[in-house]
Amino acid sequence: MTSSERLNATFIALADPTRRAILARLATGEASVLELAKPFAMSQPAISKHLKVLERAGLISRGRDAQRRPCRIEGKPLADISEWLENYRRIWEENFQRLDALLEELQAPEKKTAPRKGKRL
Amino acid sequence: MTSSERLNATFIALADPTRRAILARLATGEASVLELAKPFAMSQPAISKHLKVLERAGLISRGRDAQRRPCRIEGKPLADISEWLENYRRIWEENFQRLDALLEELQAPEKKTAPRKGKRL
DNA sequence: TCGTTATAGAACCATATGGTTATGGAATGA
DNA sequence: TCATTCCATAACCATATGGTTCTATAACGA
Repeated sequence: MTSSERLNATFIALADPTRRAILARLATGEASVLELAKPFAMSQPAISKHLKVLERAGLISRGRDAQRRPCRIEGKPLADISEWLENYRRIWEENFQRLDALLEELQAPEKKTAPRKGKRL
Repeated sequence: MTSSERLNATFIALADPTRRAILARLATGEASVLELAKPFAMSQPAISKHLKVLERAGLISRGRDAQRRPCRIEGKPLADISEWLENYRRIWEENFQRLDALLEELQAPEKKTAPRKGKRL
């Protein structure tokens, strides 16, 4: 799988709120399929399908514990998209600078600008 | 649109390599639809559809310059998913720590290694 | 061995996605 | 006014996605 295909699979996996909720649950520790299914008004096979999408992206791995197939979250794909995002960090920081400049202008159009307070992430 | 729906739209938009390539191009500056379409073996309406997906996610905005509708990249949704990602940073940092520990073990198997927490991997 | 539990898979359905070609419409320029 | 340029929309198609129900299988517990 190319790096682009891995990004595809990861973004696709993250594009569904059920799957993000599953990831959030797994961030607190391993869980079986039925445990993961409980909170959702959805059948067990539907959850299994979602897990398959997450697994294809490498976002989870699965073990074996008696009849259970415990799922574990895997960080690598998240690290990868974080790295991808870094290429664009200057974009949103520039956007915020423009916004700040605008707000300052609106608040004190005649004053010299002061440095921003409060962090923007 | 809820915050979850905005995340959905953003991840969906980023899940296609054509759209990521368009964003990469726009990171270097504004471009018209035809300019964006040039590098791709794809019809202009196909590009227009991709732009619509990007626009729905708020990843681009469009101006007007004579017949052209120049596209500009917008950083906000990227900042949002960066913020979402931060919730998981410890996950991949833990993963890397486990990997580091494993590599150390492999390199110096006779040495006493600090006991790993957790029985996995 | 037999039933139960946990999960996966198959078949099916509705809708979404990503592409096409053909067409329409706004702004430009001659 | 009229042709051209730039772009969007419509209609269509194939495939993917996200759900369902029903069934099969693997591992346990009695």
